[in-house]
Amino acid sequence: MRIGELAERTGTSRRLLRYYEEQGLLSPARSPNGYREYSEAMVDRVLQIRGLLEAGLPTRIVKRILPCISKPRTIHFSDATPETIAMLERERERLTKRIDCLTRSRDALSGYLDALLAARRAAQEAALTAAGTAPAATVSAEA
Amino acid sequence: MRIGELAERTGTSRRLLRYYEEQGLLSPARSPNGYREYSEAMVDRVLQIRGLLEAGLPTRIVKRILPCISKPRTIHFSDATPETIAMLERERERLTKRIDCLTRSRDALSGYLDALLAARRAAQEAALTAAGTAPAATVSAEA
DNA sequence: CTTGACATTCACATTGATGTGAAGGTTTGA
DNA sequence: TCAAACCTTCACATCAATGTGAATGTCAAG
Repeated sequence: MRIGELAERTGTSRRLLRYYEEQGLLSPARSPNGYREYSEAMVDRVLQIRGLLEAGLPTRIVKRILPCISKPRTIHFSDATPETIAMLERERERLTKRIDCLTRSRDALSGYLDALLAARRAAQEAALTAAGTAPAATVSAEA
Repeated sequence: MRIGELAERTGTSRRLLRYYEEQGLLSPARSPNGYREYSEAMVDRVLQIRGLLEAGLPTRIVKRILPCISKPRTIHFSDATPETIAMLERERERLTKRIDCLTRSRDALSGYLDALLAARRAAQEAALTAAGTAPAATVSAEA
């Protein structure tokens, strides 16, 4: 497919698809007329790239780990050097740190939300009970 | 404590600490001489801010959810509006998406690493066995 | 009292991810 | 043949997060 379709299917601007290519994250083939030609698998790849970028990784890092987390799990023997292995382990560590941080924040936020909703329910109930004795309740909480 | 100590203890530049304050993420007291005075709790707070920013959240969002995930879990009743609740739920959703994406990537990377290490071990063993018959093995894989 | 290590504000520079638009080539269909 | 809808490259703009440094104030120790 050409760049327009890929852009549409991934919700990514053409500009960015070209940028990712420039950064070495994507290597579409070229039609004889010079148009970029993307394979079907590129859709997932782009989505993965965007996910990682949105999670705060720089393209430099995405480029490094992308080949290692792509679908056809091929082992590149050139990756077997101690330096590469150490690098990959560092990146795994960093990913884990990020995940932990985000998870803690998400759970805290979730807890707050639960408490908030519980409080709102309690307020509504109180209002309902009060309505039995006094009319005209003014709780401004609708779903 | 003053800005220098906080900077040191959080690994954050003074410049950034002032920037976070400007963005409304931090509100240190002021000494009579104008120096910023940070409480002990600010250390954790700064670390949390940095974690979220590094995870790709903009300061705008961090500012919104920070009060909801801070230590003394106080419910702010002004948060009980449907809009605020919806906003918090959206952010929770976004956090979850990020976590899932990062987790998938981390696990894929981890799997790749395992395979890589296994392959390296296999290569080493093969080299050792071969050494029994032919000397001078040339596998360049040391720990 | 002066020096050095802090602090302040303010302004400008940089970097990475992105948008925008100009100038032009290709393909397709009326 | 012409227009619309693609595509190309290239250059410049923007925005947020961050660095750098100037000009200046405060404070503690010699």
